[in-house]
Amino acid sequence: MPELPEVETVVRGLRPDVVGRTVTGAWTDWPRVLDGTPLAEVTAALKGRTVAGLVRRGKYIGMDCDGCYLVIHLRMTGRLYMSERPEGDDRWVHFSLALDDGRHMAFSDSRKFGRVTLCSSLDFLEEKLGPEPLTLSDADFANIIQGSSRAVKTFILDQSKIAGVGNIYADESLLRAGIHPLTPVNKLSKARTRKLGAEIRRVLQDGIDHEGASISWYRKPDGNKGESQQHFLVYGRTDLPCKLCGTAVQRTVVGQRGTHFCPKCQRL
DNA sequence: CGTGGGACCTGAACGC
DNA sequence: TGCGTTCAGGTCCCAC
Repeated sequence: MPELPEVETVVRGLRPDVVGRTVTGAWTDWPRVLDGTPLAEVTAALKGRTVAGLVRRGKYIGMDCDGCYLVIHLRMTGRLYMSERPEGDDRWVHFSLALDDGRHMAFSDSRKFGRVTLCSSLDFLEEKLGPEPLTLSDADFANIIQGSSRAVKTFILDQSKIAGVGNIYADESLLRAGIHPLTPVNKLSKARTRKLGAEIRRVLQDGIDHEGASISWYRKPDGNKGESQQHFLVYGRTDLPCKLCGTAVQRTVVGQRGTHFCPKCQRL
């Protein structure tokens, strides 16, 4: 599911409901979601602590619990929302955090890929993640990208290079930049590199403005769908006309990810 | 260093 | 209706 725009939308939607609240307990029906930490340990660490902030870094969500952190990754089908009940409002809730207003922050995840991790700081995210794309300058983007011979799509999906771009927004930004997904990064001119950086920022910001893409599982914390999927130009449009030029969109596989591109707008 | 395959999981969509 | 296959917004680990 969630790429940067979806995660950002979740964080913004949840913030007013959790920041300032005190944790009173935690619940799970599938302990593996806690990534090896026993529920009792999570509960003991968080109980009585006040939520000082909720932040996004790449596709990760960090809940600052005033001295320790709960780091949440939604992976493919994770959702977060407030519920009146610990077990949440759907059959796929596997973790929830009880707050002092009697409500629960529920983590629902049908595929069980998502994780909720207790940790003492967010430093490990800084070690593994590249910079945030939305605030990345042209010069810094050019610096990051130089030298690599990898396919450009594989490169921009690498979270250690740039944090937050996923399969949808990779395809969308490459179309808008007019770059074939298999183009080796070191074959991109300065101008096209700059264009790609600009289009990545643009598709991610548009995605946030449309509150994320609800293709299948993703929902905003209020339960409603995002609108971003209504604005895709190539993603999921195999055999349909490219929204820029009308040519039939093709589907291929790049780095084991389904990849949509326009053979006319994006020549190798 | 880089890539390909598989693992982790479940549900939806589609073909027969 | 039911069964089998394929695909899915992500990441990690291992072999080559």
